[in-house]
Amino acid sequence: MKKHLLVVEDDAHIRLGLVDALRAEGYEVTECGDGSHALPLFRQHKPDLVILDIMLPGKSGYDLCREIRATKNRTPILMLSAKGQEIDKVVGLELGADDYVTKPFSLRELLARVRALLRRAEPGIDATEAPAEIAFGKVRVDCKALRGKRGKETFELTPRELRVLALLFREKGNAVSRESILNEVWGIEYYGTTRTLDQLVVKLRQKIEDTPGEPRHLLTVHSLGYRLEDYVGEDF
Amino acid sequence: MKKHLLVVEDDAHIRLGLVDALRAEGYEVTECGDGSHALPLFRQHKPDLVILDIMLPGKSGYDLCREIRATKNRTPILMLSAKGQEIDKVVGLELGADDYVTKPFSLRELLARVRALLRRAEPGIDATEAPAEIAFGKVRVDCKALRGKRGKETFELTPRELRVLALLFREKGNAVSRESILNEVWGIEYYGTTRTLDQLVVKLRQKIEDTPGEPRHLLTVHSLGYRLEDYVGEDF
DNA sequence: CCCGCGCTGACAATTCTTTTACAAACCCCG
DNA sequence: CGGGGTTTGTAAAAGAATTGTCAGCGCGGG
Repeated sequence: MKKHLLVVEDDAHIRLGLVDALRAEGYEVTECGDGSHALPLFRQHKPDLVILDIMLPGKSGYDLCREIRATKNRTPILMLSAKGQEIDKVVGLELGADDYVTKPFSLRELLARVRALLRRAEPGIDATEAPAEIAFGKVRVDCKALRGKRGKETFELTPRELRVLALLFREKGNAVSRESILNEVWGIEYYGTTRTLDQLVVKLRQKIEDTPGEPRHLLTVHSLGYRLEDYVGEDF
Repeated sequence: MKKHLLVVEDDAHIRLGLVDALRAEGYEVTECGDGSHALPLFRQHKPDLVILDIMLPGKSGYDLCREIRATKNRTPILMLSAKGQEIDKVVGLELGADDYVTKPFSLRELLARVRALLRRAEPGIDATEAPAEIAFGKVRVDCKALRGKRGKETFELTPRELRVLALLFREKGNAVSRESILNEVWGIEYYGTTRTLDQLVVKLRQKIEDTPGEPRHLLTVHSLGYRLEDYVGEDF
């Protein structure tokens, strides 16, 4: 299902660039250049995410954000602020925005944040915290203690290993791209090598697989990423 | 496939350093020292990424960036700006650059950002053209996992195979010309042998057909291309 | 100061893609 | 119906790209 976004930004150039980029990403976008029209549009379209500039004619982004939240609405809000503007208050509880980006920012970063917010808003999932326990095959992991068991063998996980494992576990059965993993576990602005992830996967396999060299759970999907399989009974 | 970059920077020292470093990383690099020559070069080479300085003789990086984007082109653009220059507008969306680095910058950082942009620009599958599931006959393919089943047999698909299959599935029942497939899956200007596609079709048939030598779903339309048939029960 | 974690570079192993080569199938035309 | 030129099927090999693995380095916490 295509996600629907509402972009509220008065500068026509910026708005257009933003809208174009988002549409190119496959989102459906409604745009708005005036603060006073934003709320009706919001109610009408019920977007999955709102991008709000702070400086707006008509009504400020601050106010809009507050008003949206006043209705107990949990739609993710991403604020755009110019350098030096007060963003401290924006994100916190006071206003209820979920994330912000200060200008200047890179498209890459903004798109990544949009993706992250949408994913976090996905029902049933809270990206911020892992489940209490991860279990598959004969592996059990206690996420709080950072330790697990494979049959009788116990092992420990580092925080990073756990996050990767939790992510794959959440997407159990689906291939997860390297890019997604890097974005979610390492952060949006990660510029390191992709070998880092392989390395971590090696470590994970040594812990959760009976035969690390021939994995049965943490499988690689060539040219894409990895996939966690609960149980592989029917092998080719 | 080697990535092709276009570097537009007037300072010969910086440009040379950049170009050398990028080539050492295995990229194919076209360089340009004058803003007015950049656009023709861009059109000619169709690089995978552009590195643009802002201050340029001939035509500014601002303008170049805008002009590239004006053609709806989504090629990643990395801007170089001297300290204190107005990057606000640059990266911000007004221009549509994807990322920026302010001079002086470390080579290491720049290379990392280039990697990141390229990584991001090459998605495994295009979400817009791939449905969640492809199903016909006794074949079902999970596009997210790049896996499928034919009856009880499971098989895996490579990204490219999936894209071809998705395309044919979209046009189910219609013949799709080789040229269309090559254009859509490989990219608009692909100059290789035509056999590449046949080869891929062979692989696909081995996976989705009960008797690959006598296909019932992925049929060839002589002198035209291929056609995907949902079910072929009534022969003649 | 030592140690574990995380990161990176180097190189090997694996998998995917393209090319090559030739056989088979097909179409047009007489 | 039977060439003769094309187009397609297939296997094998070459060529690329991706991934696995190891060793070493730096950093931060005992």
